[in-house]
Amino acid sequence: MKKYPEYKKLDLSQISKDILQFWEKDRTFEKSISTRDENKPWVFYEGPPSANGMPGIHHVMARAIKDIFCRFKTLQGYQVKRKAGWDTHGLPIELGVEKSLGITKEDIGNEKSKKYISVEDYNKACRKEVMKYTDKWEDVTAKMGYWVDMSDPYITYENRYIESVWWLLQNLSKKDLLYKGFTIQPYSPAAGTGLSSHELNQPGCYRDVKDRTATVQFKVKDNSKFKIQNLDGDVYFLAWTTTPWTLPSNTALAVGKDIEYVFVKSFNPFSGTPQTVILAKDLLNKYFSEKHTDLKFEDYKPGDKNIPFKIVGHAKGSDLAGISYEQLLPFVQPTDGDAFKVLVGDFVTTTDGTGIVHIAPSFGADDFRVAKQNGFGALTLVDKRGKFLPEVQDGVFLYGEEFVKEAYLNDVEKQTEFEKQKKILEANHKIKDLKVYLSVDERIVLKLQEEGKLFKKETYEHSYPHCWRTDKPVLYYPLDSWFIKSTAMKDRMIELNKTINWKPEATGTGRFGNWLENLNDWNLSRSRFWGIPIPIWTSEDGAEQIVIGSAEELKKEIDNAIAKGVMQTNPLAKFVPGNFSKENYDTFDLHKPYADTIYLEKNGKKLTREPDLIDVWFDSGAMPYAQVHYPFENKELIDNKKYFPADFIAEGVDQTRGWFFTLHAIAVMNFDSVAYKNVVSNGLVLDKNGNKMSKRLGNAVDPFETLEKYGADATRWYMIANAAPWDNLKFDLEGIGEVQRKLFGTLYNTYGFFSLYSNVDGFAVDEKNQTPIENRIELDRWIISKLQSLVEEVTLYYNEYEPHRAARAIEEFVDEHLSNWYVRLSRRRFWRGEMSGDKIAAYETLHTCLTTVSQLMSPIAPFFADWMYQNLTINNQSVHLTKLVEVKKQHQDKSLEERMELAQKISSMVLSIRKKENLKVRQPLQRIQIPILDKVFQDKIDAVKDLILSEVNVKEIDFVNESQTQIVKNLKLNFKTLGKKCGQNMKAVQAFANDNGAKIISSIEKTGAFTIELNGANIVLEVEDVEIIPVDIPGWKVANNGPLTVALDVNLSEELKNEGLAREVVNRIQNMRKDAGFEVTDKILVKIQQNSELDNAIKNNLSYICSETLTNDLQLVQNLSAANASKIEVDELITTLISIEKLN
RNA sequence: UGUCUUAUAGCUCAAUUGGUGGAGCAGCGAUCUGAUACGUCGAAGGUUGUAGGUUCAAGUCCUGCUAAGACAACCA
Repeated sequence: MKKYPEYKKLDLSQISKDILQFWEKDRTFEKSISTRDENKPWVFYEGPPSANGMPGIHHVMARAIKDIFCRFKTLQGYQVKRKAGWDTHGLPIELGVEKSLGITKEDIGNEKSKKYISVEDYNKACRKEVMKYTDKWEDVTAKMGYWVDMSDPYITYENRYIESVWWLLQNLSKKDLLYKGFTIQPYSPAAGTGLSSHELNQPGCYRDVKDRTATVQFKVKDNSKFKIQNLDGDVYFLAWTTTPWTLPSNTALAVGKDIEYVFVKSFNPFSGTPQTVILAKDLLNKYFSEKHTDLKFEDYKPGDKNIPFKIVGHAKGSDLAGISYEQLLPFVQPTDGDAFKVLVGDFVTTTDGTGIVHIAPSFGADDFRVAKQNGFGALTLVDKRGKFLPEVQDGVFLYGEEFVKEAYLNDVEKQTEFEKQKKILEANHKIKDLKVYLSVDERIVLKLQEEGKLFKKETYEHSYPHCWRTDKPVLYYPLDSWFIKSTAMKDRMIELNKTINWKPEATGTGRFGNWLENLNDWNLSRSRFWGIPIPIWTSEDGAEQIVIGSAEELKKEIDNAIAKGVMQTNPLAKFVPGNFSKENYDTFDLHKPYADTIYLEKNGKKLTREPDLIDVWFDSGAMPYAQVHYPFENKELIDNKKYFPADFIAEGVDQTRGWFFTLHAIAVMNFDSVAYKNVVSNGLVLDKNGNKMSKRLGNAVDPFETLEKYGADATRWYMIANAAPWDNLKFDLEGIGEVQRKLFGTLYNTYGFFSLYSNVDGFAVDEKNQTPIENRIELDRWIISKLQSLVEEVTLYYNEYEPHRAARAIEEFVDEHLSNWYVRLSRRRFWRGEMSGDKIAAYETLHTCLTTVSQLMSPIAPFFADWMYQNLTINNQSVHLTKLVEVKKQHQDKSLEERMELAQKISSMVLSIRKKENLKVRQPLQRIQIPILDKVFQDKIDAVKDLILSEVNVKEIDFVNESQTQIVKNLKLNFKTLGKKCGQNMKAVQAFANDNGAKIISSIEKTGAFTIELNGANIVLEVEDVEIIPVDIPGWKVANNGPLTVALDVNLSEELKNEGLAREVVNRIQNMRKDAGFEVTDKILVKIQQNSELDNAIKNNLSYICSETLTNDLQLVQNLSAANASKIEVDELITTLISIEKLN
């Protein structure tokens, strides 16, 4: 006969360790896959973490979510493979290496540098760095109970992985979705490199700088378009810039479509020439003081500070579009596209400037985009060193070959330039005595002023990004890049996105949906060192190009190149095509610098590899295919949709435009399919005050410590139950403690209770031969019914990816129903008397509840659930290998559940009256009264009467109605039905009802209706429109709760008093048994010193006392020596001595 | 700056299609217990971030604002 294990105390941490050991020995994870039908797969993709950082508590949360659904689907009988993966490329890794080696980008491959490191060594360091914390990750994965196969992970730097990525790119190229273009990117001329947004977000990169800004006049070519009379002089657009050095590269002006513009007749503030300017109406008073509205044009003399002005015309931005203006600084003409016209830009605002934006497509991302959309050309009159091209030359104000930003010059250069400027400016009488170096911006402004094209100049302080290495301001500069033409597939991506089940939905429709609507082409290029090289080789003239899609192709092409004499040896010489072993693929390296030493040949031309690496996001987005080395191996898994798309993925919401997008984009563009059907985007883990966790602030929670201290189950449960996965979680260790006490403590005790008594009885559940449910008592059938409802509910929540609701439902069941009602009320059945049918049924019922709960909770609390399940069952099979129980509808009895709820409520109300009246539960009372308004209600309570009576220690329940006693009733309106009926009269009806409650109640009770006359209309209140609630029985002690009212008879007869005293005695004896350390089965001898106040109570209840306390012999004695007995206070007034002895 | 999310008791969260705000924890005061680090009972705690709007009726729908966060951008 099986004995159920008993434990001294709950140690969740130890349970985790024990079960983990069991899993390893039992190979439970492997079994959970191998025992499932491979034709019933449920596909999960693991988003690869980067092992160059330590795992944090947020990883535990994110991985718990993944684990929950994989385990749940396994319970449902699906086969869920989980291949782990590592993300190994990218900037954070490069930065990590640079930090640990104490080097910067400039040292890499630069032999002149003191800290020179070859690209080869650098990449070796990266390869090592990236797996730095692999063991920590494996450790936390095991300890938190995350089941993922780490024995054969996909690793993005491995050649087989890279080969699949290359194949995908080649495929895109074949579909004509790959092209070379340029984008405007932050660029550091001093460092000679582009900067990523990550680098720009380094602390201290954005700094306040003072710049010379200018409001500039662009002369309209043909005034006649405006249909405005009497335009004196020329008409100009006003535009403001903080970077006057970009003005020579201006090719367009942008206006806002719906912005109102005005034509203002006035004078040029510097030259005094009459002119008309155009600017946004909202910004008029920034340039023309309101005080000057009344100034007369006739009175104005050039040089006057107060300038008269007059609005002579209006236009909307859209009206201005297409108007041509004269080039501002005609150093160079654009060679391609349209130029020097007004166009509409969605980014134009009236928060500052003039509402008209100067567009230099080469030096601003918005500028570039809007120019491209409108087919405008660009001028790039600055080179990569940050200097003007030689053509931008002015005889007086200089420029050509000058740095455009003052910060790029060193002191010596500045001095030389200053002397040059002083000489020429003074010679041309522009400035009398130049004292300091004038920046390019300042001198451009001077030139414009000279030419009558300047309207206003000022210095302006704003924040501007700086290069984190050189401390110099960055330029936005057009850089060559390779693009994926994702815009071409935009509509399809939007369409397919609508078939994806997003949790929460708003992330899919909102954040992700909007992102797709505004999709730009995907910039693939990264000018870095550690990543997958772009597999494109181009001839110098750009005419010939080869896109490589496999190692085999590359080997062949190199052989060809050798034959044609552009290569000497083949780095892939040892590689055997068709052999997919790791060894074979480790005979070469596709990374830099090796890739760059490969030259190919086509049509007699030598081809060189495009120097860039691909965006690491492409790496991870390619994982569905690359993890199985598609299409070189496992072709059918993808093509036959066996392992694609995923049924489920989950990552942080920060991945919306990261992994979620790249997976989607690559799948849509290559396979015309979604990459995942269900996606959960989880929120962040914040500290308990709602701040972001960071090492710097010292508020980061160490996952190892937490798991060790609280165990994985409580930690996981807390994180899942506390917030929806997509809400941010305020992580508070105290919350884990609470979960530990409340859920796990309660379950542990419930199990302990079960094991204690079934072992005492030598009882074990015979799973195959249980008492039919219909033969069990109401309480049993009730908890079984509740359990069915729980199974139904929890299954639904898991299926809907709402684990927090599943967890909360389980918590409620365990605490409210199982422990604090079922077990409490069943206690006596377990520990009294011999084995009986009822006792067996009680054991079986509790056993079923506990095993089912273990199953339901096992996805969230995998260790504890398995521990409890295995304790309860005989064959030591893991709960994770079981099949989920199905809802047994035939055991569900909703009306029974309702009845029981009434019993719980009534009990609680009676207890509350007792409390108010200071009557202990141990004191029996004679009766409670329940006013009843209908028979159905009475029947319901009648069915649970006995439970209530024993729970609250009362002898009887009387149902009373109006004919027997007076009942005070309240009226509550049902706004839901009445609202529709009354509409506007609702308030009046409510007021009427407040004053005439009694009238309405009696009418409805008699006739079922009550008519209110209001403003000539009749409103008929019917039964469904009101709720009639009994609230009081005059002369009784009552309590009410919603529609329920209970009254308690608080009179005590002598008999009741004695019974109460007897119960007190029982309680004292029980306490003494407990203190003496007796077993629950020990029989005892009790001696009580006689006491006139007590004797009758004991004599009249002798058998009760004896049976409750397992007393074989109770003696009332004259004198009990205080040495052998305890002094006992039975109540405030009665004290006596009692002794107990164990009988053998 | 844009897109999106969130804001309810001291804390963590609930509140069906709009129908008149509830739990748990903590604290206070009682109490029960032969499963209990449990439970039970009581009082207290709220202008539902803020200002408007729609409606007979708004925590819920709409708009503005404030704060926090994520992502994207940083521009004239």
